[in-house]
Amino acid sequence: MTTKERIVETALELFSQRGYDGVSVRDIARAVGIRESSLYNHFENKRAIFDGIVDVCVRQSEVYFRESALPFDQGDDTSVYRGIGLEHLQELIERTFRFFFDDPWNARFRRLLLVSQYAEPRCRDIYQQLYRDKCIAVQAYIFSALMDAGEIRREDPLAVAAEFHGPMFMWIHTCDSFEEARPLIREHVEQFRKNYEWRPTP
Amino acid sequence: MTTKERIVETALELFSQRGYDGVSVRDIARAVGIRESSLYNHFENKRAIFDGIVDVCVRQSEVYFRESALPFDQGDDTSVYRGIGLEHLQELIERTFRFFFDDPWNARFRRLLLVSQYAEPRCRDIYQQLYRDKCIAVQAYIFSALMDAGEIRREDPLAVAAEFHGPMFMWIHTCDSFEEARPLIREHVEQFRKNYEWRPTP
DNA sequence: AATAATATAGAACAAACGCTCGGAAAAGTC
DNA sequence: GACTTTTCCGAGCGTTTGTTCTATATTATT
Repeated sequence: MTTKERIVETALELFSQRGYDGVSVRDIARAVGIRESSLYNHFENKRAIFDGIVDVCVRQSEVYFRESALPFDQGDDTSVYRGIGLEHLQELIERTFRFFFDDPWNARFRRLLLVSQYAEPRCRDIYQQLYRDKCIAVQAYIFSALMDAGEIRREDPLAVAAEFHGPMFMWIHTCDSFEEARPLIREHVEQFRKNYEWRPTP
Repeated sequence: MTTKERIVETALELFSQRGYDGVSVRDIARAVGIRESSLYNHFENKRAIFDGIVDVCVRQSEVYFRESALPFDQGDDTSVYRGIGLEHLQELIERTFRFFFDDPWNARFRRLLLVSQYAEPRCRDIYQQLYRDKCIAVQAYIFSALMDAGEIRREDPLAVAAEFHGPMFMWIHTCDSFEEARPLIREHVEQFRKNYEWRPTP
């Protein structure tokens, strides 16, 4: 790993805990194991380190959404999820949730955006897109497929996705560990299943 | 309004935007309209200002929960909400939501806790209690009453409350104005009503 | 092996930081 | 009106901040 990469990784860890102003250039240098003057060989100034972190993480999240989540922006073809059933939802959600919660880069980046969002408009934008809009869009896509498959009752997919993602959002933001969140997520998926699974009209 | 109160109010505004380390004592003094040395007649040091804000706001929120919300910790008597029906939920929720969103003290305090939660364990605790646990407890109380009244189907009230509060939590944290959030809240309450309102077994 | 390019360290800078102090002004008490 | 208490201000304290500079190491290229 190059020094520049180590700086980014270390600074992300620090910024995500104490915020931009709570971390000094000397703090970062000490944590990396070099002197602060050496930092300036890799970044123009402190601000550039912060911006560099955001750039890297945004790029990573784009890769995630393109590869691991869905091609939900490639038209309305829901065939990717044709074989999906409600019984797969629990596992699918737990995997996604684990990524957002436990992946070291993503968990730190989420905290970074969270604590920076009111000081930095760009962070607010990314935060809203990444942890609300994109998540809801992906889930709306899945629910659309589930509706087509007759697994859940037909409703506005975006509204259903918002109902689903709301509690997820809350547990992601207020639980201290994945273990604490897991049973709550399970209960949520269970409630959701009861509420939306298709039943023949009486 | 005393100078001390003006300091607290001003510092809350600043801290909630830029965080503890992002605001200097001189910033606060300038915004209040006095010199920084005069600040030290009212507070021992910068940390005491921050702690003073938290104390004041915690006290205010306790008053709110005791007076405006519910005596939900006074036993299991749900008679306060005996007359409530599902048709009142929309209005009740919108009023509560508006308080959390628009009340200048509460909105700023929420941001303050949010941006400070990873640097200050106390803020993390208060944040979890205030915007998750207490809200869910209050709502569980209301839903308990609605179940007793046969308005919604019987389920674990805490689980139902979590389902209800999740989307609220999300919109509170990611919407930029009450006007932006209002239609989303309405849709949420509508979905919730469809999902939980009592129907005679076929 | 010589040369060029890059990374590092140490010293130093001005500016901003939290904070203290002594004296002037204001407010409250008798 | 004299006295005490509180509040304010300006100057200044030592420290930390972000950043620059120069000399020395390390690495890459020829």
